[in-house]
Amino acid sequence: MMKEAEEPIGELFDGDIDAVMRKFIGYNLKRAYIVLHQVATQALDAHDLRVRSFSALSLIVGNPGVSPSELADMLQMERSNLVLIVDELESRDLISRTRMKLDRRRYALKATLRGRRLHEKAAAAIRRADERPLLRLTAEDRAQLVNLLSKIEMG
Amino acid sequence: MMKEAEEPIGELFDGDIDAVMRKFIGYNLKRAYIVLHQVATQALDAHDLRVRSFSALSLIVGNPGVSPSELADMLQMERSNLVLIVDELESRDLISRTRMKLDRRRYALKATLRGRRLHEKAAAAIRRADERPLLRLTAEDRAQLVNLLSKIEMG
DNA sequence: TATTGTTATACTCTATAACTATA
DNA sequence: TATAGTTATAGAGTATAACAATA
Repeated sequence: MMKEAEEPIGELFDGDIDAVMRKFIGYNLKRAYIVLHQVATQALDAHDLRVRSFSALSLIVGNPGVSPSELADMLQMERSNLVLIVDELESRDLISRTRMKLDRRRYALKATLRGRRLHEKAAAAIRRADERPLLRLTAEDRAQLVNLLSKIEMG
Repeated sequence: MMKEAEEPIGELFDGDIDAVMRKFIGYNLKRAYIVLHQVATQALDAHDLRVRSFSALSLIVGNPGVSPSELADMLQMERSNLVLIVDELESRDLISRTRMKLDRRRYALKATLRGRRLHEKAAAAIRRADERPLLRLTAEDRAQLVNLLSKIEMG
C-alpha cells in the first residue's frame, strides 16, 4: 500500500492553503468583505450602533420620509426583521416615525437632529477605520473596484 | 410652518436611493457578494451542499490530511461549529476521518473518491452559475478585481 | 498545563406565516 | 382583495464555556 501524507500539513503559505477557493471571485469578495465589516463593527461600537442599524439610519438620513417597507427593500431584508431596528432607532430619538396623511398604513421615517449628528459621527468613524485596510488602494483603485463590483451587481 | 416632503419618495433611481451607503467600499462589496453567494447557493442546492459545506469539502480536497482545527482556521469559524459540517460530510461518505498516528488528539480529513467527484461537479456548477453575474467582467477585469480585493485583505 | 474534538447553550440574523388597520 | 406594519416563531450562523482524551 502506498504511503500517503497523513500527518499535519505543517506550514503552508496562506496563499496555498485555500488555493481551491481562491479561484472563486465570491470567496475573494467574502474575505475582503469580512475585513471591512469587522473594522466597521468596531468603529460603530463606540456609538452603540451595529452595521445594520447604521445602514438603516444612513438610508433614513439620505431619504427623509422613507417608509419601513421601502427601507426593507433597500436593505434587502424582510419588513418584519426591520421592526426592531426601527423601534430602537426611534426609542433612542435618532429618528421620528409619523403616519403619512395620504396613506395611513405607512409611516414616514425621518432622522432627528440627534440622529443626523450621530450618523455624521459614525460615518466619520468608519471612514477613519477604513483607512487601514484601504491603505494600499489609490483613489483610482477604489473607483475601479467600485466599478467592477457594480458590474457584478448588474449581472 | 414649512411644508416638508413627507409623502412617498416615489420612484428614485436605484443609484440614488442608497447613495449615502455607496460611499463605503464595504457596502459595495457586500452587495456584490450577496449576488454571488445567492447564485452559488442555488447552484449547490442540486448537490445538497451549502456554501459552508462546499467550502469545507473544497479545502479538504485541496489539503488532504488537514485537521478540523486547521479547517476551522481557514474557514474563519469556531471549531465547535465545524463539527456538524464535518459530521455530515463524513456521514455522506464524502470525506474520511482517521486519527493521526503522531498526535492522537487530531483527525486527518481526506476526501473520498465520491467526495472528490461531488466537489468537481459542484465546483463546475458554481462556475457555470457565476457566468451570468460575471458576464460584464473580462478575464483582465477579474484578475484586477481579485488583485484589489487581496490588497484589502492584506490591510 | 495546553490542545483537539466535542457538547451544550445562547445570541444574532434571517425567513415565514398570520394578524390588524388601512386602502 | 391587497398592502403596511407588526408579532410570533423557527431556522441558520456564530460565539463561549466546559468537558474527555491526549499531548
